[in-house]
Amino acid sequence: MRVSQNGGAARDPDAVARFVEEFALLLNESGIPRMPARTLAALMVDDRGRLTAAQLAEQLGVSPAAISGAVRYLMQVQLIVRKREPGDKRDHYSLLDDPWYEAIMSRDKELVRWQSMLEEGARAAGVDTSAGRRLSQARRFFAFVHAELPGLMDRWRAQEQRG
Amino acid sequence: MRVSQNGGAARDPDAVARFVEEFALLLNESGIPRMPARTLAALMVDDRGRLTAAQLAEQLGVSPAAISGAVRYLMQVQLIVRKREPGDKRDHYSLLDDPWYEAIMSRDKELVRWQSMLEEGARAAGVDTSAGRRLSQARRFFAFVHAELPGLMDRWRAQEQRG
DNA sequence: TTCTAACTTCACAACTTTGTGAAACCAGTG
DNA sequence: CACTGGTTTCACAAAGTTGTGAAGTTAGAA
Repeated sequence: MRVSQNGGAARDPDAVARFVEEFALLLNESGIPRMPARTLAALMVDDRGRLTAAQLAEQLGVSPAAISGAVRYLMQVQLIVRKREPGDKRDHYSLLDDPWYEAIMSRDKELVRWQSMLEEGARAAGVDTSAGRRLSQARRFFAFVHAELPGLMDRWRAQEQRG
Repeated sequence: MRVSQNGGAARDPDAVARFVEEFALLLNESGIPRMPARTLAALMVDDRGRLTAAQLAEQLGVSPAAISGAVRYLMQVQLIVRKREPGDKRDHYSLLDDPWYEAIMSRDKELVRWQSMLEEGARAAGVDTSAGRRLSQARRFFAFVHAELPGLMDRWRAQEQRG
């Protein structure tokens, strides 16, 4: 009976289930709705990073309907994909190949919306006002981050290849 | 009557109010609760970046109780500060000097929590498992971003001084 | 000290989100 | 085509969030 000395290769199901719920809370705090967050966390702890809807429902202890809504959201924000093998009746939901890269890029696309809204806000407040200048600076900040992202990801990749 | 040709210094109150609500929705999508998001947006469009609780309540059309809860949250996550002048009965709530810098740093502190949780998750899944390795990589990713932040902020500052 | 402006806390109604079970739909198999 | 496994949609109850009004607390001024 493997109790808690999980220093090796063995998976500790209780600890894993706990991690899923706790990590899902973090994801939820970042704006991902509850069920999608739990679903994403469940995929992350799966060895192949892919599960069927029925497996997700079983592992998370929820109904198939809840999974249906969750995966719809995660596909919409491009954090997972749906696949089906020929001859198989079941959908498989998978993490992307480089999930964090995709998550960052997906969030970056979202920040384009922020930028245009900040531009509108600056105009509304008056471009020569202090508030207008503050909003313009915020816009420039996000544009700056946007420009820095490719380099950042390149450096990340280089580091991972090296280590 | 200034209608909509807001190309100059003049503030368009209707457009500003609209911006506040729309920008607050974006902030809310990022995980900031509704009322704190609206409150932060209201501070951002104020010329001095500071307002009293009563002013916030008036501008957002809500009760003082709602402002009380909102500013408590924003102070807790270190997005605003409370100040009071000697002899004044009123609290003033202010944006920080460099709000986006502070927001990023505040979020970075939060990501330390993510890192330790991912480490636990990797251990729970088994360090030699595919899932364990995926979670470890995620942890390394956040550590990498953490290490890159000072450089990023330096470059941002340099760009703003230059231009 | 009294007065009261300014803000906070509390109980709770209203609204939103969440996830269910049942029904409906889709698609693979024989 | 019929059958049914697998998933989605829908109506809705339950749980959670939000913001209010009233009461309570704090602190500045006289």
